[in-house]
Amino acid sequence: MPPTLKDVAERAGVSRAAVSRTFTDGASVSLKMRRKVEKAATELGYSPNALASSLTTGRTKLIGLVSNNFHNPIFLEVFDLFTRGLQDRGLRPLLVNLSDETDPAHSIRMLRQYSVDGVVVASSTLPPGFAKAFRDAGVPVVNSFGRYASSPEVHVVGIDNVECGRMAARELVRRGYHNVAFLGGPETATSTQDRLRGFLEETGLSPDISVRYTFADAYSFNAGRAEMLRRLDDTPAEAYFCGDDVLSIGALSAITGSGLSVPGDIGLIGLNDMEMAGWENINLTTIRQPISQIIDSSIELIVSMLANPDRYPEARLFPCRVIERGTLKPVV
Amino acid sequence: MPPTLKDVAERAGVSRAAVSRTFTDGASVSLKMRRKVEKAATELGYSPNALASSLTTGRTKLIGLVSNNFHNPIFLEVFDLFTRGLQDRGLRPLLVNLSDETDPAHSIRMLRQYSVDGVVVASSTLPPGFAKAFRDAGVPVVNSFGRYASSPEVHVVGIDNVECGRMAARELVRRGYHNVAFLGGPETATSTQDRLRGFLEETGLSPDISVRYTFADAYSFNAGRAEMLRRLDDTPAEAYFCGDDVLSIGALSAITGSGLSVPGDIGLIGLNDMEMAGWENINLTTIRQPISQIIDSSIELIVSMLANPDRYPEARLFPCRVIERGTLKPVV
DNA sequence: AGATATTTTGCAACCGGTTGCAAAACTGAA
DNA sequence: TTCAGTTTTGCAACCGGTTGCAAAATATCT
Repeated sequence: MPPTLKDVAERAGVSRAAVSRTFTDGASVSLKMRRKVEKAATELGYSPNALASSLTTGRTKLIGLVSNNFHNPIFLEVFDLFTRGLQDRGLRPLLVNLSDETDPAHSIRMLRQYSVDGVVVASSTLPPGFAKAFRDAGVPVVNSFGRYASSPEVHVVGIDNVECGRMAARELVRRGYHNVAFLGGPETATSTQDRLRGFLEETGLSPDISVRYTFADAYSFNAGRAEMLRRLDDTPAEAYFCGDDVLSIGALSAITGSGLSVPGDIGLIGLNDMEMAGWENINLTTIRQPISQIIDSSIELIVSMLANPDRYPEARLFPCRVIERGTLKPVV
Repeated sequence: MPPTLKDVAERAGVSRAAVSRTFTDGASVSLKMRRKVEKAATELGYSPNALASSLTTGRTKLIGLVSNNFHNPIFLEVFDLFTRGLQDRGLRPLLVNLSDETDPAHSIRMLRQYSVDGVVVASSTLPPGFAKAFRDAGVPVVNSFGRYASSPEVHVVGIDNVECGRMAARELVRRGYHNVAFLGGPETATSTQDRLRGFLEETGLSPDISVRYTFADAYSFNAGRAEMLRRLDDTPAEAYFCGDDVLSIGALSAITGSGLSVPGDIGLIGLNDMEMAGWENINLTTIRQPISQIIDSSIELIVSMLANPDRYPEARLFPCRVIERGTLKPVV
């Protein structure tokens, strides 16, 4: 139904190649020719079929954006930044929701069928081999928010979760808490594992600190709330490092809902610094993860892989810092 | 790089057509042939190129999912439901972020270049002609969360915003508020306009009710908070119907941040019933919009348009209802 | 003006599939 | 076995573009 190259060529009285050339930049066309073709094209309302051209050029400008975190508000920020960043570079995000998908092979096949130029896996809760499977299939991939590895198998852009665990521990110790705990995300998530490791490592340095840890089922409000309610049944710790902000907010809700106060009775520190953490009625002390840099860097990396697909896998880590708000007692 | 039809055909020692047929269902292939081809295909790791086939079939199974609401947490739920619903039907969402885009023509051109089979415009804050522009361009389109019109120009799936305005007004009156106000979203959004209209209409029926209204700049926490802070400088109303939940939460934050209490000093009712509204530390009384039905219905509609693109435009409206929580004073 | 260098253009093959059509291979019945 | 009817297969053209190559056109220089 929409006009094709041929239609334009006929109307302008030139060859199809000529029309093609006026629409691919860097091609050799005289001014006269360009004028003629453009006239015919606008008269017909022609615009080239990106998919057809992808057949010969081998480039679709499609980027798979795959994630399984559709219940964590921070991912709205993530999608916003990714989609805009990709669009700004003329790339199109093909969104893949892995929430109820177990088999990576399925998504890989699908993304290959659509000849995506690259894939961004934005998740820390997918199985570790997931991103690698794309690489093995020859698809350029970067794993945003993934696990740092000294000899990475795929490009990873994110933060040093172990260091974040240490940072949280230091902050709690500094404020004079002695009985602390980690309320993590899902135990299988690499981010949870790493944050726990750092937390234990650092608290282990002070002999007078007692530490516990448990895991929530997901990085979600309800999971955080449910897990904190279970902790409250028992003797809770003085302060919790929660796996991320949304878990913290769930925990916060459980605590205040039980008639206790934060930070009066229990202290909380989160991770991410999502927009909501700064809302006055939440006002969460948290560790800020620079998601905008992470995403910019991820996009830059995937773009560079379009030119050079075999670029050697690299890990890019961005520093985090504590954002002090109102959920920890003041430093003594 | 990935194997093609031709590779499979050669290895299996059959024609390319035969291979094509084994991968398109409904085509005539003998069992023997199918076996041979499938063997060669799996050995080579072949899977058909969806884009190449789209050239001849005219179907890409790509659906443009366009929105400009990337700061309203409810849209994470929206994206989750849309992406899963589309995936379940073998369709792929091509996400378009219109946040800083003014010219619909640009997105339309882009989506046509990618030959999307259809477009879902998920927004109530885009200019009214936006969705129609797709239709005019011959692209099947449904406008989810759009404005109801008695003779619609495009398919619209959503709620009756005017009725929601009335519903909010009735609820406030029923609870004995006399001095009420509407704190709307952006004035240009059709949803804002319609909710206001219903609200004024219904409050106008009771002569002893005084009404005011103002608008926030966006459907976002910060906009709601800022606008409510301005109201608090003056003499605030007894209760506010806020344009949506995220505005309500912003307003709530402004109120409690100013040392006033909800619902003690000021009552609030929102709209949407996003997940967060039910969080214990927010506990917002609100009007529930059935987004899951809206999205299911939108997808069903776009799917039916794939078969019959000229289906006569239709408006589908789903009923809303008040969800009572803790931000309005109890009925007297 | 003529000769040469450079740019512009069209031809035709190709990208990875699909599909109408007719030939080939089967099937069942006589 | 033969023959008509049905199913399966391959040929070749096509979908909407791109691109190497050589011919045509234009520019540059004596």
